[in-house]
Amino acid sequence: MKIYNTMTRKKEEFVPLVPGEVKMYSCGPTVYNYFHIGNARPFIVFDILRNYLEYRGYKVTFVQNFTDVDDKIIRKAKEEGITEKEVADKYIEEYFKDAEGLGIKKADYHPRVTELIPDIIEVIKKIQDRGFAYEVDGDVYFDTAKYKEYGKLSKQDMEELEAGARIEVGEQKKNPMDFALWKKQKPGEPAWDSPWGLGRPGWHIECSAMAMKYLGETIDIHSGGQDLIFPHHENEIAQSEAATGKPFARYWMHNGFINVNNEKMSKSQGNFFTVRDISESYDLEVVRLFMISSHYRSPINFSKDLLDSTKNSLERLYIAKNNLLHLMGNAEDKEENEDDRAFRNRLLTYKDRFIEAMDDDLNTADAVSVIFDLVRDINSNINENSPKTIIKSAYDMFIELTSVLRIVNKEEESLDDEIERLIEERQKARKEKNWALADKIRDDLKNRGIILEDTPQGVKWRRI
RNA sequence: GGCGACAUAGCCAAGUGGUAAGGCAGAGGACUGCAAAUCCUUUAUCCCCGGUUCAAAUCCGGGUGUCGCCUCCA
Repeated sequence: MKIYNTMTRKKEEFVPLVPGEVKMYSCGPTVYNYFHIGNARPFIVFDILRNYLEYRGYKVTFVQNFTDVDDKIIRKAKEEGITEKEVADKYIEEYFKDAEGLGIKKADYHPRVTELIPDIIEVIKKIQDRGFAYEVDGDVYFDTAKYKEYGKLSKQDMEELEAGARIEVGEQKKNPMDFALWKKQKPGEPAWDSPWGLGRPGWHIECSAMAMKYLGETIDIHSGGQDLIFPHHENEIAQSEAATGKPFARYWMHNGFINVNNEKMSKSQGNFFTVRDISESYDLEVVRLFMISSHYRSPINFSKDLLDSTKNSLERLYIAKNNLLHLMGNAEDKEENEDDRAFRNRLLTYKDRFIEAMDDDLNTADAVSVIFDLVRDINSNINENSPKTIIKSAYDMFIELTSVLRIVNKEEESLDDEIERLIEERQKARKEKNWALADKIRDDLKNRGIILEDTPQGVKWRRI
């Protein structure tokens, strides 16, 4: 598999440190609110990466953190008159609800900053012992001047960065680019005891400490949004490599942004849609398919119209799946003929093409198009006369490929008795060529959200 | 100023040297009692100008336009 590595700005062949195993870390949310679909993009994309690597036989260990101490959480807690922990607990719970709707599996570890304070302190001590950090009156800063490779990920040199850097009031940095590893407690803020007195970790150090704790000193893949390249990931590299003297991450992956009217969607700009809001009008699976219909590094525009279009696409996939289930339920066992055998051979080519697309830096858009090609082939060549074995093979391939992307997952629901009765009544009317009654029942059901289709094997139904 | 991304049909979107995947929407046809679904047909001077090449959406140079990071941010 090839992965575009932000560090080298090239697609590189992916070779894990330990053959057959992948250690990956993805920056998770700061839990002070529902997350928006811009936040959702990396969650979905890297969930698919993880799933795909597992599909290809790797043993993957995946870590995604929750930032549960931070200025915004502290502010939110004050506003609502509750503790920081209560804010974090609530939005972690809500995160999992939305993530589940989006088809995102849980990571192997979801560490929280507040649970790893001792580990974080240990890492800071190591950095300090090795001479890459200094303390000023209860604050501990990373000394960027000591770390010669600072800027290697974002390709910035120190002078340029310093020109744009800002120093907050009250900070006592030696160098504008230095950043806090440990922040001295301010009145009313949560704090933990440390060798430097009461305080809390800086933002960047948590990811270094967590990756190290769960994955080791050198990890395979580190991922997040493009806006994290600088300063967050740059700082993570500096801290981690200062602490261990070893390379931190071998592959850096960054997803592009979601825009609204071509402007970046962000909480600070207020032009965002939360996943929770969207879930009231759309099945979140639509959002998942929307996200993976373009390459993860490209910017994408978001709008309700695009979601509607994606919704119709997804419908096509569901119809194909349910068709196959319907056919399988009624199919006969019989010999496969020459066309069937040709079809069976073709099935494997879709899998090959799918893998080829995914191997090319996770080209999910291309992978999805392979699934649509497969669907067309199925719709053209599989019907009520096909042998059960061939229908089953088509179905299995469809499920295999869609499962990697974790789309078209939902099971068909059952109908309530009254609707079953109406369908039977309509069938009776149709037999008697009472088209008026038959059409009336069909229209009524449509108004209730159920579409009927008459097929050679009886009536099929689906929800709108 | 530094670093970077993007520009392909009405809309979305793959494709990084051999002459344009896929989806949505639209039109026509087949099928159907009528539908629905499905299938078939149909819609692109690949932002502009040069250059390299037998051959460029794809490489190089120069434009134009849009956006992002450099400050909390996926």
